[in-house]
Amino acid sequence: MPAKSKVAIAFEKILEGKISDEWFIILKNFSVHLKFKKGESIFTEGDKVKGFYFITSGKVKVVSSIGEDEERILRLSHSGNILGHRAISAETYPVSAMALTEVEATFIPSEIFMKMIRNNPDFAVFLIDFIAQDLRETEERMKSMIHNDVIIRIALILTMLIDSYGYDETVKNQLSFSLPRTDIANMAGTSYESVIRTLAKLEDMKLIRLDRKNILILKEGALRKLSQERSRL
Amino acid sequence: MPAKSKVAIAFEKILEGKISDEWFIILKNFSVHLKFKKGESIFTEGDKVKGFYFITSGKVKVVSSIGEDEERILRLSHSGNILGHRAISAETYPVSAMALTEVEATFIPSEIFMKMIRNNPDFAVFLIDFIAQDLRETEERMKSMIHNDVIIRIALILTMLIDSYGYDETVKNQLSFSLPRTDIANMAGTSYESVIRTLAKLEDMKLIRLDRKNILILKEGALRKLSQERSRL
DNA sequence: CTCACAATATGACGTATGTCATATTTCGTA
DNA sequence: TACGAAATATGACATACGTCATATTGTGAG
Repeated sequence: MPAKSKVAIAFEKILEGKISDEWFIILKNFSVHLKFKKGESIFTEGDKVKGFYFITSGKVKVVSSIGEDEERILRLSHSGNILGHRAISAETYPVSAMALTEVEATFIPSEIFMKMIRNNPDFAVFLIDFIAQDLRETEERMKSMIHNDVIIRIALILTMLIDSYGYDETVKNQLSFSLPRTDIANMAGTSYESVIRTLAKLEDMKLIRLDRKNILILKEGALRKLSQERSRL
Repeated sequence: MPAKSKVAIAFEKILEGKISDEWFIILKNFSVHLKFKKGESIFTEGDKVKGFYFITSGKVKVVSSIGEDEERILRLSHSGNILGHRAISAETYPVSAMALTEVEATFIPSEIFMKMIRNNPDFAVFLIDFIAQDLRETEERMKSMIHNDVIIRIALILTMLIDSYGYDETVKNQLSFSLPRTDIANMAGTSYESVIRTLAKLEDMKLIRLDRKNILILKEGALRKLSQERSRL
């Protein structure tokens, strides 16, 4: 599901058919529209949970911090996604969310969000679905990360970038957001240098092309196939 | 949370306070109590989703198959857990569940389960919570698997075995269920031989003791500490 | 009790890849 | 346009660990 890129989608769109008319009015009164600048923190691990966010535009990374200025990227989010759902009925956020681009989001306070679940069965099911899919994707990634060589893991991260953020609107084949090499390394569980070398190898294989920081996907099919292969064990 | 071992817990216990009295009666009529023998399949990847299971006794592994008689162990489940929730609103189960010991479970058909969610807000919230925790644990494991050396990963698997299945009732310090070395290897994303060597190393370090197939945990605290360490990157 | 088969264990060896050191290029800001 | 910082790139080297080969021990069926 390629993401919308520039145009913000209304969070009402996300909830269409999932909550009652009455609840749309309640949300109008209790939700807040927020903007975050690139690099800005949306919420931080350990912060008291105040509410939940519907991303309506932009790209977000969800990270878990490990010691001084070190982090593990857990997943990427984008318009249409919910943020903060892992923290449901927790005191504090277990992870942090950071804006990779300018981000727009609709904030809903916890109490309202919980009432919304309780009073809108369709929304409850939607949320269960959303988290369950999240879980399936995480398990899928874990499987690959645990048992495969670096090139396959990086191929998987690239396909995740395609799926999460899609292609650039103007430059053909170019990822709309080329994650920095350090972040790719982080997600693929490998070193920075290995990412450099492996991207170069993928370029040799004509699957991708590197243009400065930008990554062009030349053969998406072959890349996906590679990402599904199994190298070890 | 060490698991109950022999005594089956009533699934009513799990749902206490989460569904209405009326619904307890409905469930009495529509749920089925099932028994599975050790090694038996509870459901298989690709099977049409017929319903959901509450484990009331025994130990279960959830796996994803990859080609002929090869599998990846995704997680371990035990009494009090729900099985099949990843498949919510899916056509087929995305994973398989297998009994590691004799297992008792209460089966609830999909339609009933979905209605139960819609009609019991407390149950919906409970389920969202359950899946969200599942997700947090999976992410936690992924973090460790991706970035740490084998000994740390195996230490983590051992602590997961303590947490999921607890200690033996009769033999002090002995895991109530010592996963075969092949399964440990699978979960830790390493080779069988590395597991053997690493367990031997942990024995040298006096953290565990090996008695045939059985694993005794000598220093749980030190083991947990090791499992939290960070070796690479 | 014994025999066969499965599970556990150990050694030798090659390689993928992590680490360190150092260039080179790119990019934002003045 | 230039300059410094940040990002990207490349080489040399060390090592954790995967693979293969073989030995040893444990276990359940008859």
